[in-house]
Amino acid sequence: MPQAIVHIVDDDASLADSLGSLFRSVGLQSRTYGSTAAFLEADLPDIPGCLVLDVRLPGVSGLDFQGQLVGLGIRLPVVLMTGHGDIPMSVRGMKAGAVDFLPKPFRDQDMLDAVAAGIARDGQRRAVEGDLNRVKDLFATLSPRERQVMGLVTAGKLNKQVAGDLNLSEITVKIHRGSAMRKMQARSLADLVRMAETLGLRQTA
Amino acid sequence: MPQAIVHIVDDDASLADSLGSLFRSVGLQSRTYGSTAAFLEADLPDIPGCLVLDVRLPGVSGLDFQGQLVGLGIRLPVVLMTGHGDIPMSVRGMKAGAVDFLPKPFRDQDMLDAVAAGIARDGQRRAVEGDLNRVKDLFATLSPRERQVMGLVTAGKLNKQVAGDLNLSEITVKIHRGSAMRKMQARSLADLVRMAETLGLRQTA
DNA sequence: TTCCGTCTCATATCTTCGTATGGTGGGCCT
DNA sequence: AGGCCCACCATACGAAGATATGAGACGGAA
Repeated sequence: MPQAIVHIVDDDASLADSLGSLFRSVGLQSRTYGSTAAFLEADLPDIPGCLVLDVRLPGVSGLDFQGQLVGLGIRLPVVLMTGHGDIPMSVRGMKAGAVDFLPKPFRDQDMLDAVAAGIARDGQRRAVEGDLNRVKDLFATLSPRERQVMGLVTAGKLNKQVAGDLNLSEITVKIHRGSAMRKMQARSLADLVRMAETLGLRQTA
Repeated sequence: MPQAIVHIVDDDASLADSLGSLFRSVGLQSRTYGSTAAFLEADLPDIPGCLVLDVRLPGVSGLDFQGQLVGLGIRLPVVLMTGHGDIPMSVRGMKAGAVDFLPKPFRDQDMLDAVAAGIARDGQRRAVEGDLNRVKDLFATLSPRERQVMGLVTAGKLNKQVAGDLNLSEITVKIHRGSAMRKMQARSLADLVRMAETLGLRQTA
């Protein structure tokens, strides 16, 4: 991983510092936040990352915060840690998608492994999401008709059939089809079908 | 869910029985096994199901057994339960894909919820796997050449290009292409592309 | 040996696709 | 009013695809 960042949210400054040192020792950037609010106000760099979160925080529970993040569209993988945890707590965290749940005290290596897994997961997500966004952006440039035609064409219909379904002449369909191909930067119908698949396009009619 | 079955693996017969009653009370079939070996010897019915597994078993640990199941290709969702567990144990179980991890004593409702989630997950998996197997079976009927041609065609190549890549005449490519379409029961190129996607076909050359 | 499937190719015909050229009309923004 | 995008359609031509007919070669199974 060329660049990655670890976000540490913990009200215990000394622990946060020692975690920061630990990550630095393996070449990982890190930032620390004393509260969930501080984390939410910060700007997140656009590189793979991971959030190390103490479950016991002043105010909000780390588990609740984990849920909030999902609601806010922040998909950063979370490593939970806690001094006083129990099984239901850990299970809840894991069900909510946490990468790991580490009771304190934990071994440095366990934390590093967890964070590495989280960063890897974020890298994966970014790659997939990047592809999706590229396709979405292209799709956004299509006119309504072009989208319709693309949907029907990628459903396997012939130009003639598309024309019938939309009450158009076949010529017009060809034009929209051509525009869609050009705008989507698809070099073949197979390409276009895959993009439609990525977009979840399901236009049977 | 029209039909589903819960498999209970526990050496404590009385607990197994009471679990069986619990599941029966909500209309769920169940079978109990006194050991992991007994479970492995049994025939699993071909309906959605869920495995309720005690972590502490004579001989093998439930967690190890969970790993074995994956190796054996048994993808039944697992609900873990234990009388003497700790956080690392629960985290390990959840990481390995368990639906839930319930410390004893647990509330009946928690167990029912977990099992319901497991069965739902298994239903999903079965649906997806069913589609995949259907496509795989069709693909298995293709001759080597037909597969090759299908790969290249679904990669977006023209018949002419496929012919060049494989040192064939374009006519021959068309024939293989037609056979592939027929055998795969694809009614359009779009269909074929999606099947290739399902199969993970990635033939750039 | 005969039969069958596979692989190969040719000729021929028809359909479908891609695209260019050219034109009409509507809506929107400046 | 002019410019621009969208949507629509026609004619026309060449490329590509689908299919049928016919045919030779190989190898395995009955």
